[in-house]
Amino acid sequence: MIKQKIFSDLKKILKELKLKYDKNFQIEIPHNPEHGDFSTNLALINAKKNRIKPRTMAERIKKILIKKRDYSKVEIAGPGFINLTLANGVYHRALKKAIKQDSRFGSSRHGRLKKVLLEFISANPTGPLNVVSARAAAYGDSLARIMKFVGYKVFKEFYVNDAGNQVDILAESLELRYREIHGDVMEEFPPEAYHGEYIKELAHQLNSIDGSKLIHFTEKDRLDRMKNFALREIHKMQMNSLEKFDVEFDNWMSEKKLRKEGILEEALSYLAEENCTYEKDEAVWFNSSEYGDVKDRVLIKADGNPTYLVPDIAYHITKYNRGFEVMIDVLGPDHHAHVSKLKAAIRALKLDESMLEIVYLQHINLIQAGEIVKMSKRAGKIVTLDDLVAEVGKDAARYFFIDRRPSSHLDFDLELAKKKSNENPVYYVQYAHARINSILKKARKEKITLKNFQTKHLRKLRLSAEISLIKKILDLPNVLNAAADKREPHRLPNYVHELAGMFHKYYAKYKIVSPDHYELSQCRLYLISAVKNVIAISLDLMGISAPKKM
RNA sequence: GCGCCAAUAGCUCAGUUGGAUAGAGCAACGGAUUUCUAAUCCGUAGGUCAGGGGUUCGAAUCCCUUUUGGCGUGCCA
Repeated sequence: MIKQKIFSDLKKILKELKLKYDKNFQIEIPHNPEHGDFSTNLALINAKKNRIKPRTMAERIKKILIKKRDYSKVEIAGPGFINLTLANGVYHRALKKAIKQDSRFGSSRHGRLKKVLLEFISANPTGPLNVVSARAAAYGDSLARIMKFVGYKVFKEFYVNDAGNQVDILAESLELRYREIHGDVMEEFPPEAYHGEYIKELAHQLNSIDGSKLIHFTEKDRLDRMKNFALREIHKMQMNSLEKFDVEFDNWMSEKKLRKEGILEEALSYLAEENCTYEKDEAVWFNSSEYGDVKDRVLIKADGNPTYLVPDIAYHITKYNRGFEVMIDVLGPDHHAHVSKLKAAIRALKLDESMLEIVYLQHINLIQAGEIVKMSKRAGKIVTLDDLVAEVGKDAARYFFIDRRPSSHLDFDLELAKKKSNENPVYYVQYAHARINSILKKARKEKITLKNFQTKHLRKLRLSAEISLIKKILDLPNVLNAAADKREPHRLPNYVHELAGMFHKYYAKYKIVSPDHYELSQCRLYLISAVKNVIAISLDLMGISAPKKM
């Protein structure tokens, strides 16, 4: 908001002075407060164009700028930075606007209603969601919330691999457990089968419905029944887990359904039309190496079944056909190879590759008592999303997952997340919110309210702590825009943690409610209400509760 | 071998896209509570931004290279 104002002020001056300039000069907030509220490299970048020294150029701009009421201080520093300090009134007016917007503060049309398909988690429907999915869930959902808030049109989709090899193995695993119930005990459970306890539970559930009658079915019918039952139950299980995690999808895209619609064949025929396929060793290949892949890939196996690549290409074609402008795939780090194949296909089909963005979430380690918790899917020893939520709570889990850059590995300290103490950053932020609530309560008790507040009194807010807080509040829209555009929701917890810190310090140093200074108290209440509002908005966008009391 | 990702304080991580003296939290040490919530605050200490080279007014950030770690490199998904 303010930055834009400065930007246009500067441009006006440049035109007035008939100076040449490149529009992409920057206005930024310096680390060092002595360098003013804002700083621009305008003269540094554009001096050459005008054949003068940066400092000379800066001086000329300064002369005009300093006459304006909104700028209380203009300084030239270093090689030619222009450091600007704004008058408090600028901040007071901006604060007023922010308060007016209430819970919509920070929202905008920034994304221009761009249609975005955000695919995340897309875990196999062969078991409960694990912690890897949990990171994806927190990341994807928060990103979606933020993007929507700043004006993107986001459609959240979960791709369900409910067809193919893995699902067959699932059915067979269930069958083995079912047979166990009926006395057919194996010496050793096959290593490739799913070992988790949940398969046993499913077998018991199935048995309580169907009893022993499945034994007399033909093998195909029995396995079909097993498969459908398992898929339905596991799907319910996953949806349930996500619901508890406050994650909702607009669509669960079933691979089985896609296959029924014949789009696999369609995809294959498109590739064939582009002369991208050939036969070798009784298999059908895709000449993906012509399109940037390291080698060619098999599309149809010698046994006549498609590889997983085919439905995936087909699925992505549907993404293009459904009219999205941006498609974001959130994937684990073990999908690099997968992406090079997929991108090869997209190139081959002459689809716009730049519309497809891949975000890789790096692995996470769970840390317990200083040790990495070892997990093995095969042995059924995994920590599930449900376990995690039960253990540390939704709020802490989501916070910890979003708090890290997507591309960085994440060590999730279970004990830290559980601690209800100052070591835990989640509570630090929530506590600030709760604390403000209690101050507001106290103010009501003292009969100090904002009902008859006249904003002209805002000039009483002139402590540097107060102006800094206002600046921080006003930064929310920028943080959200950047988080959305960069697909980096971690910027939000970072930001709100800093805001909470500034508030806690302010609180410790200054009395907010003091009946002897009625108007000043009002001003401060006004200010901390805005802080509270920003914290509430931020937490909501992270899917974390904002408690009134702790 | 090749490809992708990473390396910043003892630990976990930020670093506003190339800006000025690299920041938080935790852990360590010392302090603050008859108070609007101490789940808080104040102070001390902690760094060859993995190493080297390059690009320029200016590099943790961009390029090259070396080292270390994770992952990938299936007619598995």
